[in-house]
Amino acid sequence: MSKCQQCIIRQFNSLKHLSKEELVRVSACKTSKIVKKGEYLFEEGTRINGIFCIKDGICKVSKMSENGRNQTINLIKKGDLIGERSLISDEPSNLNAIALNDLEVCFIPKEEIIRDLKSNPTFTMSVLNDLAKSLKNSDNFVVDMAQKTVKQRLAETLIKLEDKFGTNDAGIINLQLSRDDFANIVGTATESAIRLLSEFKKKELLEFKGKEIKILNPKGLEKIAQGFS
Amino acid sequence: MSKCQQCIIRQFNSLKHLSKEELVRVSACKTSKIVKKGEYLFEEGTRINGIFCIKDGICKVSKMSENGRNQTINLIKKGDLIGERSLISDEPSNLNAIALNDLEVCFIPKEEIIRDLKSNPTFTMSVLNDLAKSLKNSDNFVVDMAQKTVKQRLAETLIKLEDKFGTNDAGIINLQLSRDDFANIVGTATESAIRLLSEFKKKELLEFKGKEIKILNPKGLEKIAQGFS
DNA sequence: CGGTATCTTGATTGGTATCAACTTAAGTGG
DNA sequence: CCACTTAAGTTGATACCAATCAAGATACCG
Repeated sequence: MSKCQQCIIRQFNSLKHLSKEELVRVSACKTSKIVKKGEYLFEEGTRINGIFCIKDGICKVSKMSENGRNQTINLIKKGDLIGERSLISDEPSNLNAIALNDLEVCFIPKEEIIRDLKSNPTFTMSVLNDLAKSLKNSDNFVVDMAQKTVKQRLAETLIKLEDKFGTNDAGIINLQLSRDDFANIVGTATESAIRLLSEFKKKELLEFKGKEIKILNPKGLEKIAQGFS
Repeated sequence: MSKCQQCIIRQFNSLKHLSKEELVRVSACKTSKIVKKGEYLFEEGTRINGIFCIKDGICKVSKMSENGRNQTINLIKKGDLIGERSLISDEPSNLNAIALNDLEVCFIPKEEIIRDLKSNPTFTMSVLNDLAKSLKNSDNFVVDMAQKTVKQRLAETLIKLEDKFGTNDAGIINLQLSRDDFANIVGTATESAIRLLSEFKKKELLEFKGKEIKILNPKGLEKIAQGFS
């Protein structure tokens, strides 16, 4: 098994603030695993007892609403940590994490992280920072959900996805989502997401065949996201 | 000016983890102020450069959406801290804080808090815990906003308000909100909030005259919140 | 190649926003 | 204290957005 000290991924998250000695200890107790596309990394209500570091792949973070529909809260990718919140609160997870494509993750048990949090203020501040960022995102998301139309939210989602995952040489977004995935991010019915995607296509804001989506007119999408429909 | 060491309020928040010496320093550099009903404690986009500790009163935390409507994110009360997020991220505030009734607050400058965060792990862990809780609330709020109807959200809001602020001897919720305030929490138009409140009244789930609201049938409201309308 | 999941489009229904008119309550100044 | 002014609350009518139901098309997989 590879060692944390030599892992490049940690440069992208709070783990980069750990000292060499701390890394050696972390490395000694970490485990790795592969999660196949569609499978759970962890489930709502279970104790994860540690944090995961995503080495490769993309993971969908979601939550079941009381009425039985699924809401995607976030998409996380290579370099991200997940599980900090439940670790800190010492509670079962309130969220599901599902692999969108094959996922390669490392797991660091709770005790090790807690120890580092207590002894390494720089690391702790970095984790605090991550949580603060997440909280800001989440608050903004609340406002969007409450105040924007589905059309606005879908336009915004498309821009954010391109921003976060980039595009390949052909300009296609580096993330293939089903229509259902889109619906679950935007918080709407699958058919509504489909209809709006078609509308955007007709207006030549984007083009797609199947799951390959290419944004043609980002400015136009932004205007829609802001309510100029 | 009273001293933090003797202030009971700090027992309700992370400041209780500060040592005597730390408290003396905090006390020396803190300032107090009164914010009149309806006035801003701070505004979106401004740097607050510290945290506020609510000594008395209730404060509405909100955010303007791009389409010009206001969304209330949270209500905070005596004993709560506010401003931690922007302090940690070292960014201007992303939220507004407005006094719902006359507000008595203490302000502790950023440098002092940062110093304590770096030197007192227990305090830091407590702040981490607060952020983690906020994040969980916020994520749940996203799901509710995305997946529940306005009726469900209003029912839920009423239950939560009674839970958080309690009732007086007559069973009236200890917080008087305008119809507009309700609408901004639930994320709907004022008229919709009014109509639903009337509907709940007709169904004898609650009664109200003016802003005084008394919940008669909490179980019934819970059922509505869960979708059995 | 058949079967199943995903995608797509149409028709219908229901929820919510919006606009408009009006009523009640809450100040405010003479 | 009353008349006036303004803000807050209420109700009805209408229009729009989005959910749901239904049916068919296309892609995917064993």
